[in-house]
Amino acid sequence: MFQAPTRRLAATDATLLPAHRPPGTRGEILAAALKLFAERGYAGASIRELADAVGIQPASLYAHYPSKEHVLAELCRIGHEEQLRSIREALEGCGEDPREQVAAYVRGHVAMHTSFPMLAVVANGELHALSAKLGGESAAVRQQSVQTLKDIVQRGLDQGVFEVPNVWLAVAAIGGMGLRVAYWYTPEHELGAQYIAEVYAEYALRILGAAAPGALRRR
Amino acid sequence: MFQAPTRRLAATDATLLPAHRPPGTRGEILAAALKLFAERGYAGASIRELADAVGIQPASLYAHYPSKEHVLAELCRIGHEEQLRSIREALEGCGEDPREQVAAYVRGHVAMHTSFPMLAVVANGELHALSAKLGGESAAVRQQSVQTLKDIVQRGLDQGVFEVPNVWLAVAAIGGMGLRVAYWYTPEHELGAQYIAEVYAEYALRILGAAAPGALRRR
DNA sequence: GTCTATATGAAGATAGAC
DNA sequence: GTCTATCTTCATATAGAC
Repeated sequence: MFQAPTRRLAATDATLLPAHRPPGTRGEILAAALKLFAERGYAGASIRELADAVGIQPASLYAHYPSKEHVLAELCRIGHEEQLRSIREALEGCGEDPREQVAAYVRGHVAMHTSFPMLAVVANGELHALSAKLGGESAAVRQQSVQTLKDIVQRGLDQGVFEVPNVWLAVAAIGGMGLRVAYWYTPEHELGAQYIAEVYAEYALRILGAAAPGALRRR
Repeated sequence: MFQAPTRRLAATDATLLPAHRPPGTRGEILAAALKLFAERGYAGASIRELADAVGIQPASLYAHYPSKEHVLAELCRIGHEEQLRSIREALEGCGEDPREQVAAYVRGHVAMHTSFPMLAVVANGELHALSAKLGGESAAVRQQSVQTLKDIVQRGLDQGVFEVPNVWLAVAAIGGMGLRVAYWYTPEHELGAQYIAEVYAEYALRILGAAAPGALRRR
């Protein structure tokens, strides 16, 4: 049997909120596809494996989704929407200070990647496999998440509370740092999700030259 | 024809050093596979497309590689070795100070990701597709790169020049930030590779709580 | 080392009964 | 909505001539 030396991501559970999950067999297909696509990639997972995982025949899948690509499209859409939702939720309770906002943004961003690592891996890593027709919506939602951070960082620069030479590069660094969490986090990790989010929020502020000294204690 | 809304990575050239590239047709196969695997993933690219790109028949590939998986294994190995080489080269000229060493490490890490974005994407993103037999060597080399940074950060903490609550989390953040560069960098990017490396080195020091204030000028 | 031809299986998807 | 059966295309890989 095939034995990979490295898993694509550490998580093993295909977490989907009830709110994300369609009822009945359609939801079971979506959850099984999430796990398969996250672990082996969209192209590396077959319709037959997916049917096996659900416990139905391959032909039965087509009563729920018109094609394999449509399953991926739904997962990508859910993933990007959950990311934007998580960021917005985190930003809701917070004030006008760009420093507070960056910290909240990163907490929300990281929280999504720890709560739904497979969703994050599929949404971010398999979007390229979608046609423009099926992937366009996801790409647009993603753009909103990025733009939100850009705007916050720009305000912070304008107010003189951040100090970086280039907005885009700071956003890329902060985003990239958070994105990778989905690949190594599991609920069994020795560091808790909330702690990781807190530390990454502090790192983001440090990147932006806005960290309060001594904000983090050793652990 | 299939039109993806998002490319998997921005780069379009399959850069391989002469030192990486075997002579003759074997080298042409490797370069063509690099581009295909980077853009569509290992599972998403076929032997037939690869042969087409080289301008030979599919059967002729097997005179050079015993299987598709062996082509990927060679690319992963080259990628991880180039990463370790680039990091070690950057560390060579530098002193004992962990701050200098972190900055050098990140410059080398980022330089590899800007010089060989496709190699980085394939080596990091497709390692999971290899069996333990063919992927083991790459995984071991990767571990050396990570351990090198961990050691530097630990020394900095011991000497009191860094201030982070957890070594592993800082290494994950710094590494993740650099890794993502391969996905958006192209030689046509408005920011030059050397500049990006310099800024990311500064970000790494900031993450570690060791940045000299005002080290970066606006641009 | 490259070719033509082909073996063998797996892929995504459909037809039509129940 | 699920099944059995199957279509068609594509996959990786091999055989054997030149």
